[in-house]
Amino acid sequence: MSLPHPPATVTVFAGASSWIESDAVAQCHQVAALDGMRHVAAMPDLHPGKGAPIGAAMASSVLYPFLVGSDIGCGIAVFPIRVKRPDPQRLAARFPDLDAPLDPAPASDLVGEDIPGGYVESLGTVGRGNHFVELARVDAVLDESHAERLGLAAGDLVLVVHSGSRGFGERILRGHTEVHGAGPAPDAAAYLARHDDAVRWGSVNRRLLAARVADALGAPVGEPIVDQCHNLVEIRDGEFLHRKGAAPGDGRDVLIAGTRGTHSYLVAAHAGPDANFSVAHGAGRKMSRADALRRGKAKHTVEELRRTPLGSVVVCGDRQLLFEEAPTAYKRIEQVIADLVDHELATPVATTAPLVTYKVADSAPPRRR
DNA sequence: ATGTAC
Repeated sequence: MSLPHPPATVTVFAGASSWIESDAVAQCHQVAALDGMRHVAAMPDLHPGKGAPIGAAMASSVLYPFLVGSDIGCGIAVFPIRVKRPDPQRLAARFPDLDAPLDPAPASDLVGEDIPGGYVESLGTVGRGNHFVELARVDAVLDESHAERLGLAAGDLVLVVHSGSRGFGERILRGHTEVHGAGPAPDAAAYLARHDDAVRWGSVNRRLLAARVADALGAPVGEPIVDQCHNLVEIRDGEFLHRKGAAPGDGRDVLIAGTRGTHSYLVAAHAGPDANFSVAHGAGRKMSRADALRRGKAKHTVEELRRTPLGSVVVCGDRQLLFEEAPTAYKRIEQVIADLVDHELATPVATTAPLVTYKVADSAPPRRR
């Protein structure tokens, strides 16, 4: 007979004017019912995921690998970069193919360290889904002194890299689920050892992606000023804090991604225990990929999605992905940020405006399906 | 979000 324990609490950090899909809230309550779960904090970019919600931080005495998912170590990094003539059309044509493997894989030279887990497949590649590499310009500076501490001023250019651990994290999750399904990790330390490698791998991958792009643009690139992982397990106060699409918000600076065609927000995060020390990671989908594809095809042309209202260029040789990732498939980033501010989870520091967003090489052959 | 299967 198991000991009775109080049911887990669920808190959604979104205002009444923010629409949150009921399926996603239902997923939060399913997670709350899991053995050992204590508190689920849902961020304003919450949306339904495969089995578990995306945009949530979940604190439990039991470690559940499926709550983090396969893209362990996924995160967003921001690198200062200097580009001489930042013309979007000209630069878009110079982006390298970030699906192609590193050639000849001088990865450890580029990042000055060994490759975590020894997994070299897919190293330096961006992946699909919501991943991207974006050349952006610092637009509005909303907290002058904080921006200055980060070395940022209006007009500066940055590379924003959103990517994760590719097939490495997928392999780690599969190793667990093949035996235990959605059940807990019986040996948390063993899972965490592999997980930690994937988290490091993701960060190395983001640096490699920045280096590849900077090299192709002939531009000097610096160390990341921000690099926060939004899919991971953290041991905190003797519990397992699972973050899935929820960035660490305890005194960290975080880039919260808008969409391919809207601004992103660099924020100073100061989330407390109610929010499981977390903030949002992006605008959050408001449409499923299937809906976005169907409705997008009726509403948009390829040309308007490739040249956005902000004047930026979207490099995306995969037409389906272009529609799935259309800005209209996402919530308004301004509302997500307003919810974080209203709940005192974050303070905006600066906005960035995209110049070139790279998703998939234009020369890429269409994906078979 | 992913590699792989259909």
